[in-house]
Amino acid sequence: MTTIVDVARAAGVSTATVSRVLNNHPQVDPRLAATVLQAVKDLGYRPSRVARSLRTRRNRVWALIISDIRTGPFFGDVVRGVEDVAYEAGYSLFLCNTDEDLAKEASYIELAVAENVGGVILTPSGPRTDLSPLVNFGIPVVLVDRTLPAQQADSVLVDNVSGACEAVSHLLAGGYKRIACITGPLTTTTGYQRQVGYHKALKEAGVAPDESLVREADFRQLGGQLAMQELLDQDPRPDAVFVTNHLMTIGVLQAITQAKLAIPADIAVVSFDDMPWSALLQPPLTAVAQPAYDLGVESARLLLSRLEGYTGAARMVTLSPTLQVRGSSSPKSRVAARHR
Amino acid sequence: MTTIVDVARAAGVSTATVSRVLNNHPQVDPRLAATVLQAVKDLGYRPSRVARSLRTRRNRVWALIISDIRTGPFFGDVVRGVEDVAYEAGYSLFLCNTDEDLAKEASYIELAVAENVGGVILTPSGPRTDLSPLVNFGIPVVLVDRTLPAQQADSVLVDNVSGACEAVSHLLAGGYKRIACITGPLTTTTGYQRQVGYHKALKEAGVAPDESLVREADFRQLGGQLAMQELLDQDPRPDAVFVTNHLMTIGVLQAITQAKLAIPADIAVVSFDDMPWSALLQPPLTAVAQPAYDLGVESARLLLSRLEGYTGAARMVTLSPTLQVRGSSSPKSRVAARHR
DNA sequence: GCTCTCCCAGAAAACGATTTACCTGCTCTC
DNA sequence: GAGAGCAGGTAAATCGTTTTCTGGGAGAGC
Repeated sequence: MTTIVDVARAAGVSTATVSRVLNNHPQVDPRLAATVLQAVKDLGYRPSRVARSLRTRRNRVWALIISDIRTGPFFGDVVRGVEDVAYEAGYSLFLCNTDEDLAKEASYIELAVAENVGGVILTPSGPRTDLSPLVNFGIPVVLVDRTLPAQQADSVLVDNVSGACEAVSHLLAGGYKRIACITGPLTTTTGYQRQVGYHKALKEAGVAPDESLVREADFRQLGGQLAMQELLDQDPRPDAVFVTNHLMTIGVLQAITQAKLAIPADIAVVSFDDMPWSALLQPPLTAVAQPAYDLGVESARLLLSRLEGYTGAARMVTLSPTLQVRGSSSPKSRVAARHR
Repeated sequence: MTTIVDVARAAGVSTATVSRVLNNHPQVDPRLAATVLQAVKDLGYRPSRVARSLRTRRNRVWALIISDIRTGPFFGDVVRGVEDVAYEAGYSLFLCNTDEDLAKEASYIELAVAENVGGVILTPSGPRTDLSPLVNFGIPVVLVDRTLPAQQADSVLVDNVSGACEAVSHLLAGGYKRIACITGPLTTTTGYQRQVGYHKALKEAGVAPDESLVREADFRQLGGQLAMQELLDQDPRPDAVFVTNHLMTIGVLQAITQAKLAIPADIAVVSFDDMPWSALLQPPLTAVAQPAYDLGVESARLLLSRLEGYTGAARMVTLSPTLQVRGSSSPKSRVAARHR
């Protein structure tokens, strides 16, 4: 292990000079600098980021705390968005999966403090998430995808309401009348907001909401499947369904297949969360695509601005999802025509 | 920021005693220990992992260097496997995406050295990946999913040959005669091995290989699509295709749809890499499922064993994939019967 | 010619933990 | 009662940087 002392000795200067050269301090003789750089190269010296962090009291690392990287492509995209910006700015990332478990989340927050990270990007696992350890130590936090009641931090969100609203309006415009909605837990920001968007669209179209068509599920495949079965057993049956995340959509599609119903002739489907395979299904699935990568980029940018000295009030950035219209929600008239 | 000095002062002892209490050293009076722990709690003291790393010269962090977390669920699962073991053992993870870019990979390897990480788990981006900085600094490395010629490190691999062989044998058993194969770049371990498995299955069945049915593509969607179009233009056409990764499979399915051919009546499809949505396709897609999560777990275990002192020769662990048989490769006889 | 600035580089003090070496009582043995 | 042995504690060195403080030499102004 070669240290800055070895380099200093080899170049015949003090460690202070070596440090100054490596950190581009202006007041150092160019010829001396050249000698130092040569010594650095000869010895294959690499400064220890650990020692540097200790001395400067800031660590060029962020903690990225999300619920679970495996729940579809969403978080993977977010992670890449964050990483690309972080890499460019010279930061590296701790990846932390909480599985929505408050204890695990708290322990990762403790880790962030103990590692003295420069900043944290976090998807809070619920309203009881406790940011105080971070706040107390002056570590900037950016919330991504979900926010917290007190809003003690910058946040980057998807406009779930308008995304959901657009999806349901699209179904209404296609002539569908009895549009069901399978929501996530209404205690979560996303679950609540997407359900709000559903009702908003109905109201805007002057359609009276029928609460028997709304089912609260758990954002998981099985929950979606069960909710859909219940809906299909009703009489009269819904003629369309808006499913508020991709896992539940998988369950919904299975339930529809089991019931031997045709999409969209018997029931149209629109999903929140677009997947790479949505277009491969028969028929291709209409879905609300979230700007996941940009979510990551934007939160990294907010964090960077804090690290560069911005100290203003908490900011909230909202990105709009886009509706990808495909065959699973073809207008009713056209479907009927095809079947005639 | 409260330090160990504050705790020592509050408890009326020296910093050495505090350190010993926190690290469970045996020779310390239990009553004193209690006082210290109380002081720790009162002050909300959290030891700095940075300072600890500097002094002990080992960092409870690993670098996990993969190609791209977004290329399907594979790497997400690997990451979770690694993380779950790491978390249990008290390590945290740097996540590094290289995009198969040698320069980016090298810079992340430099990072690992500069951060003095305890170990590295790496998917080498190619045969020219240079582990020497890690080896020189005595940082243990585990290769996952791909290995390197010299095999300077432990590795955890999927048995690509037998997975591919099983897939093709399954097609042969189903009565398919002209089985095409779309491979990845043969310079990659996985690309090469899956192609070997294809030929092995043919040989075992006594079928003469027809090289006009083999296309080398790039593991990407467009490459798969183009290769499939070429294959479909041939006369006689293949009656089945084995596609060696999931991205190319998406392209293949699109090509088949465009050509208005039916699966499996006109052409059967088997894919390497099972996806959560494979079963949702019409017909459901037969695929070779990789034990991605276990790959992560196993590599983390190998790394742990090195950190616990194991110094033996490089080990190689091979995990077997499993064939998920679904409708896209139904036996030819049964398909014919149905169409009759 | 003398002092007053600059400017550049070195010596040494941090940063916050762990760990080595040493010191103090105390018990036990002969 | 003296010496050995030991348990339990402290002071200080250490990890590898950055940064403050200090000092020497050169140039400028009077």
